[in-house]
Amino acid sequence: MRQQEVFKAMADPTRRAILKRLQAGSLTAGEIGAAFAITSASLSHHFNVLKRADLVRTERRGQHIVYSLNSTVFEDLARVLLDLFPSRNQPGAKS
Amino acid sequence: MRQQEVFKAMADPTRRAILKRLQAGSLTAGEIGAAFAITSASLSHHFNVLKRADLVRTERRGQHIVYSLNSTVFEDLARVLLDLFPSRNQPGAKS
DNA sequence: GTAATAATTAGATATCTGTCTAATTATCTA
DNA sequence: TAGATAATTAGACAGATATCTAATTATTAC
Repeated sequence: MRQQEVFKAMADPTRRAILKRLQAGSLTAGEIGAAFAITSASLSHHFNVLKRADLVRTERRGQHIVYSLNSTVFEDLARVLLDLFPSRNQPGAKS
Repeated sequence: MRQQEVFKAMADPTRRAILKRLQAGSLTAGEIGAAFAITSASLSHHFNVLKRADLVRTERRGQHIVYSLNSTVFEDLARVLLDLFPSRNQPGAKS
């Protein structure tokens, strides 16, 4: 996991909202964009950030690009956070 | 939890390193700063961001300010992330 | 009170980032 | 091939942010 890229990606509310929408299943760029009051160019910028962080995967379907969550990165991220718990610090755990 | 503040706070590598150091227990500002090649003024800036996000708590001890983790926020944050899992989506869960 | 130490705040600055408009690429259909 | 639609890329720009130096506040020790 590219930790820095992932944290940066999660730091923007629009991107978190995009991820939330993808929770229910894959969506095209247009379908996602319909929910936001920004241009498709700005949307593309956010998609790029999410892709660089490997939080989403893409697949072209005709004219459309379909986006879907890559849930393994969320797992990794959650693990990193839980790892910061002082109480649950396990001696042998890899940091 | 101030979600936006927390995510922003976590997006900087220096701040994540500060949190990591606090995992082992409370430390004074000076003790934390010894590990970083930035000025104490810059460190104070990072402390402020972490405090605003409620990720750390402070207490004055004489001349020193002692910092410690507020682990409940990490719990909340991890929960938010796990909540984004498509598979583990629980119907009744509060988002 | 004065000096020394710890830490913060104030103010400046360079870089990063989210947004926009305009132009470009890719695909579909007639 | 031409036109329409979907999406991205290029380039500009305003606002946010990480850093610095200098000044200030808080505490301790003499």
